[in-house]
Amino acid sequence: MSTVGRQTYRHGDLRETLLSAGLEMAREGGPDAVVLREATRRAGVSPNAAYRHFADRRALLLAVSATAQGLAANSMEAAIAAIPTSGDPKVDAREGLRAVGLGYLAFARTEPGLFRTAFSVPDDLSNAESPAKAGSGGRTPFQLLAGVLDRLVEAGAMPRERRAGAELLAWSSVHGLGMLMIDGPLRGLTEDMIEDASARLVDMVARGL
Amino acid sequence: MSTVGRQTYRHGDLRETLLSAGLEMAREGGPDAVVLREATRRAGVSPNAAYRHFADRRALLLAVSATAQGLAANSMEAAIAAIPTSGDPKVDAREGLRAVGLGYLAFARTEPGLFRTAFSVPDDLSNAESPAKAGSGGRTPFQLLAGVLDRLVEAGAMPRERRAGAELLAWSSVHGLGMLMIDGPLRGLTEDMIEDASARLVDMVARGL
DNA sequence: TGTACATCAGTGAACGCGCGTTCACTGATGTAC
DNA sequence: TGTACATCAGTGAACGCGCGTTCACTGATGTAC
Repeated sequence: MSTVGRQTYRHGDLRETLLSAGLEMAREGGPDAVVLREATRRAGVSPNAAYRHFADRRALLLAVSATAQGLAANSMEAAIAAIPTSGDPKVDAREGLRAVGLGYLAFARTEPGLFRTAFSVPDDLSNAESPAKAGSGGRTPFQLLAGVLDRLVEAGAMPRERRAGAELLAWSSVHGLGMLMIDGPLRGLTEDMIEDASARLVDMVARGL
Repeated sequence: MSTVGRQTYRHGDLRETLLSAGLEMAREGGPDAVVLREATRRAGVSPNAAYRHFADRRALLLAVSATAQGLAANSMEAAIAAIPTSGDPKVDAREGLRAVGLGYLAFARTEPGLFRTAFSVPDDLSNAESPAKAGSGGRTPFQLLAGVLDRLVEAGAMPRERRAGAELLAWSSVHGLGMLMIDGPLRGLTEDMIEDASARLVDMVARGL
C-alpha cells in the first residue's frame, strides 16, 4: 500500500497518467501532437510500457479525444448554466440553443488543440453518446445539443418535422466556424470579429432551423 | 530546345511537376501526406532539388493548398452552371446560394484529401482572393460565395444590413458539415444521409441568413 | 562566327531527429495452500 | 502463519523507417565579346 521508495515499478495508475499526458500534448498541439513515446517520457516510464494500457497509438489518441469531448461538454454546460431564465419557454429554449453553440465556440477558441483533438479525429456518430465523452454533468456534447433541440420543439419554437437530424445541421455550423478560425483561412480574425461572427452564426442557426 | 537524351538535368518545369506531385499526394491523404521528399521522388529528382523552387516544405504545401482551392472553385462553378434560370431573380439568387454550398460539399465528398488541403491549412482571410486560388473561371471559392450573396441582396432576398461578413456564416455551415463527415464523428454517414443533410443544411442557411 | 565565361538547376552524401512497435527479460505483488 | 508460485506491469535494447534540410559540388545552358 505504501508508495515510498518506488520510482517506476507499479506505477499505480499509468493508464490515467498517460491519458493526462496525452491530453496535455493535445492541448499544446492538437491530435498530431499526441505522441506515444512522449507520453511515456512525461510519465517517467519506458516507451513500451504504454502497450500495457493501450493497444497502440491510435487507442491512446481515441481515449484522449473522448476526454477532450468531455471538456467541451463542460464548456457547453457552463454556457447553459449562465443564461437567466425568462419565464417564456420559447425564449428560454432559443437561449439554450444559443448557449450550446456559444459554449462550443468558446471551447474552440480557448482550447484549439483540445477542440481539434475532440472533433477532428475520425470517429462514428454511433459513439456520440459514449459515457467516456461525457462532461462532469454526465452528458456528451451531442447529448447536450440534442437536449436543447428537444426543448426547442417542445416549446414550439421549431417545427417538429424538422427535428430529426437537426443535430447535424446545428453542429455543422458552429463546428465549421470553429475549424475555420483555428485551422483555416479565418485565422487572422480578431477577437472582436470572432465574437461577432459567433453571435451572428448562432442567430442564423436559430432562425434557420 | 531538344529534350532528347536528358534524364534529369534541366528538368524543364520542375516547379510545376512538384506541385502536381504534391497535389496528387494531397488527394490521396490530405495535407499531412504532402511530403517534400516524396514529391521529388515522384518527379525523378534528388530531394534537395525542390529547394530551387520552394523555400521549404511549408511553401510547397501552401502552393498545393491554393491549387486545391482552385479545384474547389471549379466544383462550385459547375454547380452554379447546372441550375436552370427561373426568371424570378429572388428564386435564382437563392438557387445560386444553394449551388455554391452544394458544390462545396460535393467537393468535400468526392475529394476529401484535396478539400482538407484546401481549407485546413492555416492561412489568412486576406489571401482569400489571391489569383492562385482561382478556378478555371478565374474566381476563388470566397469570391464565388461573395458573388451569390451580393445577388441575394440585390434580388431583395436578404436584408442588406446582414450582408457584411455573411460569407463567414454561410461558409462556416457548409465547411463544418464537410469536415465532420470527412474527418470527424459523422464519418459513418451513408451517401443518402449526407445528401439529405447537405440539402437541409443549405436550406437552413438560406432561411437563416 | 567562335569562344570564354557566368549562371544556376540539378547531384550526391550526409546530418540529426524522432517515431511506433517488438523482443526477451525481471522482479514486486498478491494469492493459494 | 509461512512459503511457493503465478501474474503481469514494468525494463532495456533494438528494429526499420522516413522525414526536412544543408553542404560542397557539377555541368548544361545562354550570353557577351
